[in-house]
Amino acid sequence: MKRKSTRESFPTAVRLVAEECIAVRLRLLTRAITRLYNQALRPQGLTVSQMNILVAASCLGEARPQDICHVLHLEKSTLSRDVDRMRRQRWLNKKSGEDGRTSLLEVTPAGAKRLEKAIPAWRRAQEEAHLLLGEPGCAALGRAVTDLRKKGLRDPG
Amino acid sequence: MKRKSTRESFPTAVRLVAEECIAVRLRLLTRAITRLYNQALRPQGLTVSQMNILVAASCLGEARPQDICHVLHLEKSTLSRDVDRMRRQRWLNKKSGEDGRTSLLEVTPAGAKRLEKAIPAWRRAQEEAHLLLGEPGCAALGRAVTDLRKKGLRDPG
DNA sequence: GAGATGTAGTTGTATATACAATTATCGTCT
DNA sequence: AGACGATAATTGTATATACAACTACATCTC
Repeated sequence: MKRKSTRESFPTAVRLVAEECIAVRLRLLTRAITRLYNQALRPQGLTVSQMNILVAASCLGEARPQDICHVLHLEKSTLSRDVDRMRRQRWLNKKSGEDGRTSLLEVTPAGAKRLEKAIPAWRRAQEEAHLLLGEPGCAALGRAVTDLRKKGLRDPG
Repeated sequence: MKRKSTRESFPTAVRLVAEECIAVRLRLLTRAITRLYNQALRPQGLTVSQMNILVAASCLGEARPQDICHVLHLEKSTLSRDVDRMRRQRWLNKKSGEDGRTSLLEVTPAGAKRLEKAIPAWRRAQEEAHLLLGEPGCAALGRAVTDLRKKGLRDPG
C-alpha cells in the first residue's frame, strides 16, 4: 500500500487535513459501518436507512415527515424520496393530517413485520460494530449525538 | 417534537434499535458533520468528498485508484465516478501506469490550488466539528479509524 | 377579507455511494 | 503459444443524500 512517492513535498496544511480531518474519519467509518449493516440486512430485504426510518416511525407512532427529519437530521427531500420507495413496498402508509399541508406516516403491519424479522441480523451487525468501535467509542458516539440534539445544530430543510 | 402517540406499545426490540443502534447514530452524525463541511467548502467550489480525494491523492503522490480506495475505504466504482467528475474539472490527471490494467492519478496544479484555497474554510468547519464532538469524541474517532485499518475489515471492491 | 409572509411537502438536478456484471490486461501453467 | 484464473478499472442500475425551486396550504396583518 505504501508507494514510492514521486514528490514527497507538498503543503503542510494538506498533511494536516489528512491527519486530522474529522469529516474524513467520520465518513470513512460510516462507510465501513454502513456496509456492515447493509450486508447483514440484505437477506431481509432492508437497507440500514430504511430500517432507521421504520424504527423512527414506529417510535413516533403517527409521525409527520418533519418529525422524522428532525430526529434523524435528514433533509426533507431526502426523506420524501425514501418514503416513496417504502410506500411502494407497502411498509409505510400516508394519511393526510388535519392541517392540509402536513401528512402523517404510519408503519403498516407489513412494515412492522419486515422490521421485526430483521432484528436478529441487526443484532449481529451491532455486535460487530460494537467490537470495532469499542465501548468507549460507542459511549462517545452516544454523547456526541445527544449533544448534537441539545445544541440543536440547525437541522436541514 | 414529542407527539401524542396513538399506539405507544410496540416490540421491545424496536425500542432497543432506536436507543442503541450504532449505525443510526453514526449516520446521523455524519450527515450533520458533512453538511457542516460542505457549507463551509461550497464557496470554494469543493465538496468534502472531493477534498478527501484530493488530500489522499496529494499525500500518495502518484496514486493508483485502488490505493485511494484502500485508504478511504471507498468502493472502486464510487471512486471511478468521483474521479470522472474531478477530471472534468481538471483537478486530477490520469496517466496509464506500467501495468496496462492500472492507471495513475495525480493532482494537477489547478487541483492543488483549489485545495489550498479551501484550507481556511476547512479549518473553520474543523473547529466547529471539534467543538461538537469534544476532544474525547475526536480521540475515540481517531482510535476507531486506526483500529479499522489495523483489523483490516475488508474494504470493498 | 385580500394580500403578504411563512410552513410542509414535492420535484428538478446533481453528487455520493455500492453491488453486480463486464472489459481489458496480466501472469502462470502446461 | 494458448488457455485459464486473477486483478484493475468501467459500466449498468439502484439507493441515499442535499440544495434550490416550486406548489399548496395556513396564518397574520391591515
